[in-house]
Amino acid sequence: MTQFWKPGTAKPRLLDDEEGGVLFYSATPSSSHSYGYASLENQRQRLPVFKYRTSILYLVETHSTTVIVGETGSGKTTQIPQYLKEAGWADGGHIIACTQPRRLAVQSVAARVAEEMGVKLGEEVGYTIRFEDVTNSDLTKIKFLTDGVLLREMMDDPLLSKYSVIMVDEAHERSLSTDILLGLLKKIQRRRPELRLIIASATIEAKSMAAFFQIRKRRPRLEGEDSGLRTEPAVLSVEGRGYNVQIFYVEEPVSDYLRATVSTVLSIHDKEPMGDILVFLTGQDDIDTAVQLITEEAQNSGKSSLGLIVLPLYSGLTRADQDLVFSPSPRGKRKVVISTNIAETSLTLEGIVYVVDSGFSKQRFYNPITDIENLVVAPISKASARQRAGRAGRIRPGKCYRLYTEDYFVNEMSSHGIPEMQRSNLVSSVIQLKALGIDNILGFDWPASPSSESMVRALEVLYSLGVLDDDAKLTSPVGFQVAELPLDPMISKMIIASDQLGCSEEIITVSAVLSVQSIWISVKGQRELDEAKLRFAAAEGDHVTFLNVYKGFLQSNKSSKWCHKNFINYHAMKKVLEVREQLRRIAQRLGLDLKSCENDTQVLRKAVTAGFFANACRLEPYSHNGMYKTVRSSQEVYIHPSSVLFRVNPKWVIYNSLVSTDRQYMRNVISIEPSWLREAAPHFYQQQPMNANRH
DNA sequence: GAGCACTGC
Repeated sequence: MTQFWKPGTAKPRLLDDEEGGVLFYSATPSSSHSYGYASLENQRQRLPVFKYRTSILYLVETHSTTVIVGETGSGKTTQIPQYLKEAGWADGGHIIACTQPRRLAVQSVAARVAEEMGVKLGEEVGYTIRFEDVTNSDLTKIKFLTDGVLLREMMDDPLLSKYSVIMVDEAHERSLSTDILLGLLKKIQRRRPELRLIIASATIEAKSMAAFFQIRKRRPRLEGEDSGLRTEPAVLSVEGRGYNVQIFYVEEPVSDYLRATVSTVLSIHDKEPMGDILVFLTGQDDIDTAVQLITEEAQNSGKSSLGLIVLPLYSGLTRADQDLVFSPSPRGKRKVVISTNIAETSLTLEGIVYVVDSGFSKQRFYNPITDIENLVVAPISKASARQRAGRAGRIRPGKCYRLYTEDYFVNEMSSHGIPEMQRSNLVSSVIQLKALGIDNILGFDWPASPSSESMVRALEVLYSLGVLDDDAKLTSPVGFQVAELPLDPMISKMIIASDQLGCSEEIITVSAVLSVQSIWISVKGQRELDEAKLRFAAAEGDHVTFLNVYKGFLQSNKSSKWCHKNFINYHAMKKVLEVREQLRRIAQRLGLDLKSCENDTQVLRKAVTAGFFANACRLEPYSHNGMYKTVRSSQEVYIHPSSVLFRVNPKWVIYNSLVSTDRQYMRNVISIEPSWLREAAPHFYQQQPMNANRH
């Protein structure tokens, strides 16, 4: 539907009305005086020649929603907020908000815009991310923030009345919070017709975005009646500055993409001019194997391969190891970075000229029937494939080698991935909407509707936690308290319960630890880590073990050396401190008493039970291999070998989460007494046969 | 005795 043109190379094409008001603009470096023609909906006349700035301002002025499509380097993220500010959209105490899905992007975009405008960051231009608010309520006119922060702001100001324009960037990524935000913004617009939305998207998803924001008229407009504002979204397409990337496909499907990766990398190194290579594989396992194979083969194949530096890249690496991939290649050497899709959107590597795309990534899928989230290797979408290829064209024309056939790309690959909304557990999203007063969750207008099964499951969980009442409304005060805490509702419920049990200090620490990836350093020789863990291990389980680590960390005066010595991730512990401080503040605001239970681990385990009673499991009688069954659905589960309770196998346990591989493993496990279950959740367990004394 | 794509509040 969209075509680009460059001045001098092609004539701008006036689109038919049916194609829906697409306005073209070219922002290539050569086109300092680009012109475009517009065809806006229901208007047959040609519009005046626009420059980028003029066209944006014109569209924002005349349309309630503008969808802007542009590839990397089109300047949409940094320039549009400045145009809007110049045009007076931040006058009268209003603020222009621009969201990004990631913290790092918020920080760097804000810094760039402040620099371009010659102002101090945190004054006229500021940003807000979790733990960091670099704005000034009197001065800030342009505010960058993560979409999650904007959602949180809605809890205090549901109509986002501070903002005159809201720009949602990277909307094509369809993250959970972006989709919720888009749904809510559409709703807000009905109450605030003066609010302007700009939806920015990298790939060509303009049509579905525009369709989503199309407001159906309740009645045909009367003759002569004119609100002056067009409710049909305008679409503007901007050409990016990326260099051309030549695409190569394999002729026959490959059976082993790891082997194919290795040979492709070696042949690029052999035949192509200098320039770094970026390889996309699925996970740590694949990547470590590929690094090893390429290194070995390069050594065997003689001196031509000596100039190869092979580096892995995934989020589990330590900071120092990740930093290696950012250092420029030494003269005469070629860097090969083997990465997960962390390099697709989260991190940008300079100097990449060649991309090797396996066509796969690990993706999360949620099964609402079993209530289990699975991580599986799955084919990527065309949108992802294009994004990966684009990574080769940042400094000069590049090449992308796809380890799948062109036929597969054209005919079988889906155009977009499944939105996160349709692959996730929705408990947190549902409670957030409830807190914003959206009563009819099943009828909520999502950009992509989740399945009714996962919606119903989420409502069930919230009901069982006592967060929703029989009318599916938030309970008071528990429901509202749980919604205020930026945590999984089961963890929030555990915190609320700890207030009455007198162990909130400890439970807040446990909650903070559970919200970081892992506090342990992952090392190759696992035995040392296990020995280190024994120093902190508690007979009650992992939660109490976390408390011991936290205490030790405080006693060491938060020392990084102490962490290193004990195989504890220092950066993770610093994040624990930050999260804990935020939770403590919110808990106090909610009127919770912060009390310590000293060493009474029984009340502590009761608090865990109050949040996680649904995850209770009983050891199978006569089980020799540590098989448990969940109380709720009699599913076969095992304690994960990383747990301190592995091989201890207490009769009754509660787990924090399940990971499924060949077996279902319980991670972060604590032992409980079965009688606590009915105490904590009588409504949930009244029908369940407990048989606590059977063995 | 086993394994963790990636964000975010």
